[in-house]
Amino acid sequence: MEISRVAKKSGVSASTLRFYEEKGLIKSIGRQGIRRVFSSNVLERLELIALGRAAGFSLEEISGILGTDAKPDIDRDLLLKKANELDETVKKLEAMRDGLQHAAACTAPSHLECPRFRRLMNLAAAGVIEGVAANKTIK
Amino acid sequence: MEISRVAKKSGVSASTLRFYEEKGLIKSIGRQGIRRVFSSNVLERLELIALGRAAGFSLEEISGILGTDAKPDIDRDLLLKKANELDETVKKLEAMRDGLQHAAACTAPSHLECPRFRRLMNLAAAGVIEGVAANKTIK
DNA sequence: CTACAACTTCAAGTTAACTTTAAGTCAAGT
DNA sequence: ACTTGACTTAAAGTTAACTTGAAGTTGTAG
Repeated sequence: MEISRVAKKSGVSASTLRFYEEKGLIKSIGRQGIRRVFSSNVLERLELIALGRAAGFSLEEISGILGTDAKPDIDRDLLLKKANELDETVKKLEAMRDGLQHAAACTAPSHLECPRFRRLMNLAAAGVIEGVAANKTIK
Repeated sequence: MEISRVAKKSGVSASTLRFYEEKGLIKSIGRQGIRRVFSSNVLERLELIALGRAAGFSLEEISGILGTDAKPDIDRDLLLKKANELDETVKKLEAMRDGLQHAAACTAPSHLECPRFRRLMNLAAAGVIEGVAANKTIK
């Protein structure tokens, strides 16, 4: 596949594809003249990358998880660690979601004054500030 | 409270506090001479901001949600929209988490070749690429 | 075979969210 | 009175993740 075809199929722009290749996140299978040629399984790889991005991982973390080459042995401990991080994040997001939903329905004059909202937020916020930093640190 | 006290209590650096104030995310209650003075409820506000950041919101979005001033009427539709976005994100993260957990346990030679992993990832990835862009777009 | 759209590289520009630096202000302890 | 250390502003620097621009190359339709 040519780069434009990959771009269309994946929704990832050609410039981003070149950027990802430069970063080692994807690989072209070769060249036809000067032009890159991709195999179709780059699409799957791109989905995984998008998934990782959506999950809040940096490109560097993603390359750590997926492996930069066709590296078959992935660090299982790292994966579990990442899974646990995700689980933590999910809990926070759920609390946040509940908080937002309540805030939308609540008739208290200010959300910051609504006890239910505050309880939800406090639950969610417990350790969040450190958590944000911590999640970034566990590389 | 002086800025250093807020910084210590919140874990947010003084420079970030000034930056947040500049952006209208927090407010100092006044000045003593040239120095900012904060009321203790800025801490709560900072927790909410941290929570929002952890949930993947931009500072701009957060100020949209929390209100830049002591704006008591928040856009309820926006909150629900954000709650729904969060719910979508949660689903993706859960899928990712399950995928990672399986990958850690799976003995297939390559995760990309493991049918269970691929099924999980495909499930999770459905619409993710557009989703990432879409979530950014809904400002 | 020539025009041209689609590629290429490399460098520079962009945005978000901060941090760092430089230069100055001020309250307090010695 | 003077030094010190925590503050101040304004501007510039940083990093991630891209995008854009300039200048050159090439496969292919006419």
